[in-house]
Amino acid sequence: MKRLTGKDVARAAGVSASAVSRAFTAENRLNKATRDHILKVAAEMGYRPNALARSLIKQESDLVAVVVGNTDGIYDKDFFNHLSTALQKRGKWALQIRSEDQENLAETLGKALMYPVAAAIVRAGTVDPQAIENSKQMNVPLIYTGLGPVIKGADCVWLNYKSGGLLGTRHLVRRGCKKIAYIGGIKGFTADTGRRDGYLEALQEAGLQPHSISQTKFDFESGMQIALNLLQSDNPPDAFYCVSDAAALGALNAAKSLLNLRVPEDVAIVGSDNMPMASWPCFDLTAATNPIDEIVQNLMETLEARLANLDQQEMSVVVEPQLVIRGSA
Amino acid sequence: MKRLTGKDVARAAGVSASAVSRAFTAENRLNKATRDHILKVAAEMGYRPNALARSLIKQESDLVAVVVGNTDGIYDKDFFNHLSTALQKRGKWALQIRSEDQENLAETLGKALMYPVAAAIVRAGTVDPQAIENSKQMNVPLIYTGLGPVIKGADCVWLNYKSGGLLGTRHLVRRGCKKIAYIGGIKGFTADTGRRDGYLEALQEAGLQPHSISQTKFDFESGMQIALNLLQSDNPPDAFYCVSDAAALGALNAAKSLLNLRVPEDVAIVGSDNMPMASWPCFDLTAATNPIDEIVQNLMETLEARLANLDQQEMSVVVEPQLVIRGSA
DNA sequence: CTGAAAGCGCTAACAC
DNA sequence: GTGTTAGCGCTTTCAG
Repeated sequence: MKRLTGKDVARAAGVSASAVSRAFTAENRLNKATRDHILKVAAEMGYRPNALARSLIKQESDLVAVVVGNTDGIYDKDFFNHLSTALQKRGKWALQIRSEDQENLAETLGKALMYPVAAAIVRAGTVDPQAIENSKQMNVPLIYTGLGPVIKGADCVWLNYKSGGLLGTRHLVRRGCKKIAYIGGIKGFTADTGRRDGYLEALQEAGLQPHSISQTKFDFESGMQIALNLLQSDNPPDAFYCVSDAAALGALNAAKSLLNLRVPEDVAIVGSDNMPMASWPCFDLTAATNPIDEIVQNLMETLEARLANLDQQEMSVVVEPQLVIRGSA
Repeated sequence: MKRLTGKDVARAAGVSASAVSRAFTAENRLNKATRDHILKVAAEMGYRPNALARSLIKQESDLVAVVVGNTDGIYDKDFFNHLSTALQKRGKWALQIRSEDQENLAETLGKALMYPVAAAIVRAGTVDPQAIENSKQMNVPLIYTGLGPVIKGADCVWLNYKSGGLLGTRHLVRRGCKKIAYIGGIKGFTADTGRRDGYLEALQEAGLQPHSISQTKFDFESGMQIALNLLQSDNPPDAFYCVSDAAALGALNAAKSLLNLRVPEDVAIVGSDNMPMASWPCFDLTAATNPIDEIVQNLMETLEARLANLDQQEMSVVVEPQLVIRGSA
């Protein structure tokens, strides 16, 4: 059994195929009576034009590839939800593309580009030159998010990570913390590099030495484990600046629930992202924001600007984090 | 500037368009040398067949619509991530379709069905007859999840919600709780109705009366607010059975962080879902599972069975929750 | 083993 | 204002 076609509707309505087509495309003028009649018949039969066939002839598409690198993160999940919703509000449909490991991203994107997407929005920790090459060959604009400040061959909307590191660490310094540990993310990821730079610069301003620099997968478990080890060591830190809210919540759990320490008295904790969860009473986490709404809004504007003019130069938008002070530091 | 076509590759490789097509479709036999040559040229040019055009002629599609009702829930976000990943592993691509309010679901789905999807997987709190009608007209199989036991005109994979309510409430009874409050979800949603039925039955078994029955949006904030009100009332409950982990965590926050009560000594709390977060030390939540892996696995099997035989009767798979006992009850 | 030709469902240019 | 025709990029008979 096959899908209903415009021809079927034309036959049922006693008109030509083009009349049916015209009834479903706003611009083409058609006698109101005929249009109404066609739409009525079509509705009865449950007909809708095939978007693929339309896309084929119009040489344009309402699909936008949304490429997801590593989404174990709680923040990422939230982010993609907002992004998909925003796209749909603008008449675009999100085609989800996942790549478990960063390495396969280009390959996976390549496969997905068999579908004629208007653009691809990529959230990843690092830039993949092969992915950019692929998308260029397919003539599909690529928009990175979470990376910056400038990407050769792609647009980007990025968070000023360094500024987040500065804001968070300066706040800890102002509180009087002397032994501030950095709980970082995956090596090489811009989110990690940038925040660490900010952390180091803030320490330098204050004439302090880094207490320690650790690596996580931006997640809760490794944040908790690292904090646990550090707090039980001979020389425990008096504060943590964390590369993500998830890692910060892990550290908070290690301190409060596992070691019965007081936060912020015994150890102060600052996160990065300011997810909704950060404001839960049991956490009450001080954090530098990574504002989803603002980033998604900028992504939509970048997307529209890019689709309006495919040939203009790379665009780059920077979003500035702000420090939200709560009870944890 | 337009997308590269098979014809372009044919010209560059000195062969016909059909040869190029054959090189990219496994079944068709082609001289190995010719195939290799064509694939080499195509790779150099960055050509990939247009999936839309292919879909048009083959009358089949690798797209699966993933319909998202209300996804503010932390659980739902996790669920959709797993679902998209599972689809992609099976060579399908998830086309995300969002509907803010339950009412517009049918309309939104209708629009999305302009794309020729192989099937649509819908996660919603209630069944929408109009959506089922739409998908039937478009000849697209519909698979519901989170709803059951049987849906006329659609397949479903559902959780035995009632069993979760029974398990959780019986556990509270066994602990010796006498004033067990039910923190429920949105009225009319199967997840709420089923769990409440289980809650009521377990109380009846024990000869207890319900302490109170409240309604949330399955979320943290309303769970917290309701628990706060109940615990500060003249007749506070000694236990909460909650319709979701999110609501349970809200209740836990109200009890521990806002009111300084001891959990489980002063008030015991049981959740439903057993999200990863439930095992965080600060929560240590006892909960009936809503196992994402198992549900997604069953969805994939149902999808494959349905695609293999479009005409067979409605299928229904039930997943049984299990009680995971931790410190909160 | 390969090329020419027809056609998937739709829209746009061209007739009338 | 409406129908006829050509063609989007691809796959698949059908010839050769």
